[in-house]
Amino acid sequence: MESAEHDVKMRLLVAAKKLFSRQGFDGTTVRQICEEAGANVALVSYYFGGKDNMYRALFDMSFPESLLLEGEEAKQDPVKAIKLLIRKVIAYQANDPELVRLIQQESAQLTPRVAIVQKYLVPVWQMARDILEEGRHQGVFHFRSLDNTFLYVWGGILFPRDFGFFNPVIREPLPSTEEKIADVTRFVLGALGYNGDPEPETP
Amino acid sequence: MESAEHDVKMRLLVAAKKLFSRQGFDGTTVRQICEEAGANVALVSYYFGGKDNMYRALFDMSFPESLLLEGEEAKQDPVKAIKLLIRKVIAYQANDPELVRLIQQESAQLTPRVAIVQKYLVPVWQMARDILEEGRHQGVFHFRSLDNTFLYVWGGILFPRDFGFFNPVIREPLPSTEEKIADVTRFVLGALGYNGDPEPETP
DNA sequence: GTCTATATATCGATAGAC
DNA sequence: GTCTATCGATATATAGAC
Repeated sequence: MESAEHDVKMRLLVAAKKLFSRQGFDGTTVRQICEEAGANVALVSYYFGGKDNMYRALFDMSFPESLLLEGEEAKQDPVKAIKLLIRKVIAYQANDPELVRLIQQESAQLTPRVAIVQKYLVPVWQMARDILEEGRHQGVFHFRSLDNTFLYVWGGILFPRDFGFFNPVIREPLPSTEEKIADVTRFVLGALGYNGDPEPETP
Repeated sequence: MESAEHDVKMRLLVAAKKLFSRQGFDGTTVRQICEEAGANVALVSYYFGGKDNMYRALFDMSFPESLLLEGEEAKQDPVKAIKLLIRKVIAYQANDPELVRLIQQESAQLTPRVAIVQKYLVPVWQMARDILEEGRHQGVFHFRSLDNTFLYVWGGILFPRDFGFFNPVIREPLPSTEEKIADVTRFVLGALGYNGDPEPETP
């Protein structure tokens, strides 16, 4: 049955994403993944050809490539474009926080998996840089270094928020996605020296 | 000889920090650490009582606790205080990027080591929050949520810059520490809606 | 397609010689 | 204090039965 195969494959990927995001790739065993998925230990090799290939399959399944890169034509209006990018990234983060953790884990290491993550992220990074550069060209954004500004803006959008690490000092109830979008939009536009309306792009 | 013991112990810690920061804790073996340190495999257990305890000893050795928490009295001038904190964190980052990577790795996972990292970071986080709150109270910083603002500011200060992950899109030569301090200071003060002089705190 | 059983390697840790 | 040798546990991966 094809749907049964699909089920097990998908269950394995979902289990792997969950465990990798919590324990890291090296901190997670194939046995744990199979147990979490309710599948036999041999099926990771059978379906994916090993633990490493499973990680690649996980990104192929999860990464919201088309969502992030669509509407690139809006780049002519850099303020609108950066607001839209912030909205899309923050909203996706709320729906799939595990993938964001995987990205952050690899961003702090030099593993053989970095290239897999970069393959998906480079086009998005490039789009963000283009928006910033166009904004500077139009005189609405003000900054010295494009590299440094890109790193700061991207870090601000992506930095962990609900991951438990900061729980000891966090006091307020978790903000809604719309509140997060509004706050980050104001932060980023403020950091970019934008003098206009810092209201977030409407959904 | 006490200096000899100190040498080996220190060499092991330096090797562990190097390898953990590149490969992660779980991705690094005791054997690799000892080889890197030019020491025998048995000495990790002998000196530290195992790999886990070694991680704790590493933070005890490395974390710049007093550097970050000194001069807390300057909190009365929140602009000056946040500028000083930015300077200290960025400068320390430039001197010891490996420790920052360790922190980022754990911030993206839920490992038994998180508590060790938090023990050292919570006082610094609390200081940063106090500065932001005092700034809002004095009317020089403008933001809605203290939690969200703290996370954004801290993320902006700490986000990786020279870690290789972003190399595919980075074009400019690496900025000097003073340039990084100046840029991040402007970003953060801009994000906080500060209307005064965004010049960084002088060294 | 899914299972058990196992091959093979490597892990962290330590006993005991020196 | 440092070494070799090795223990026991556990890792990934796969051969072969069903």
